[in-house]
Amino acid sequence: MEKIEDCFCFLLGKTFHKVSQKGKERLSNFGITPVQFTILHLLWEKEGQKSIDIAKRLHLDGSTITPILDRLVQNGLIERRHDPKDRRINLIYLTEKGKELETPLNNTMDEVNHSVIEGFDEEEIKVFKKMLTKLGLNQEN
Amino acid sequence: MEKIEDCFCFLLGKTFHKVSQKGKERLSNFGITPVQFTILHLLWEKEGQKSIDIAKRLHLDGSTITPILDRLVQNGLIERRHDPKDRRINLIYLTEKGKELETPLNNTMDEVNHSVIEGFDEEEIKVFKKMLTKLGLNQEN
DNA sequence: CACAAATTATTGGTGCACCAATAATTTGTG
DNA sequence: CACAAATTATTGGTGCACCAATAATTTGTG
Repeated sequence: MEKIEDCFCFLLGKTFHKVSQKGKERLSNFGITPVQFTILHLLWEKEGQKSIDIAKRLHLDGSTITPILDRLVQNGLIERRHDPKDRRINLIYLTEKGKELETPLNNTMDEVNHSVIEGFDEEEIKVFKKMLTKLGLNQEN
Repeated sequence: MEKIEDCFCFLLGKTFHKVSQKGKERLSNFGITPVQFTILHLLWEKEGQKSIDIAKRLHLDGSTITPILDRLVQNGLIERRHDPKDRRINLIYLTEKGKELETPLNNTMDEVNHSVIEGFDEEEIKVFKKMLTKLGLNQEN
């Protein structure tokens, strides 16, 4: 590998980073971050999830989730409730404010997603997604 | 967007993350991280670079570079030298230890790169890289 | 030439991400 | 049933990444 720019891993990282910055920018108007959006998205789908299940679904370490949930609680978007049946578990629920953000945040992220893949046609996106998925699976172990 | 997994940004992030973990794992045997490798790589190409030029080349914020260079100095791989012509500037040089790592580290990362794209043929990689580059350029404002 | 503007590197603050260890609790096996 | 093993969430430590502000120095313009 002559130049670092020719390194596939480097290229992938830089592309991801640029895309991610775009999401950050738009979401910052709502005072949240991309990863916080993904958590809210799971909760709009189904409330009362365990933090460990959220972590697994998002492929994040359990210890990564804790401070992110803290910030969502602090911003009044979610709340932790003890599971009455198992005292180890915190179930995560949306607040009213968290529920209200569903439509505006989804609209915003739809826009971001569109602008990100602007200039690609349907078929290209499909191939691209397939490649990303295949590449990801390649790394499992 | 029904499920978060269908979000293109999310998929890209997760794929990058998995790939990046593979690099981390292998490089940890040398006590360095992927971003530290990229900096060393630039220095093997040309010593005595300004930190701001390293940052630009790697698309990193200047303030991100400082602590990474600190750690490389601490691990005895590089050293900062004052530019005699401009006292604002620190020029970054490799130590002997930093130079010695060129071959083993490059070999290691070549292996990682190969294992990452295993199962893809030449043509697919070319298309993939082109798409990543195009997508990246798409984000530049 | 003086002094505002630009450049360079750093500091301080925030927010992910990991791993290893811990505490509280529940599960499951002898 | 007792108690080791498993589960859940958290804490503490490390390492990127950003932005805004700062300090030191150099450049460039009136």
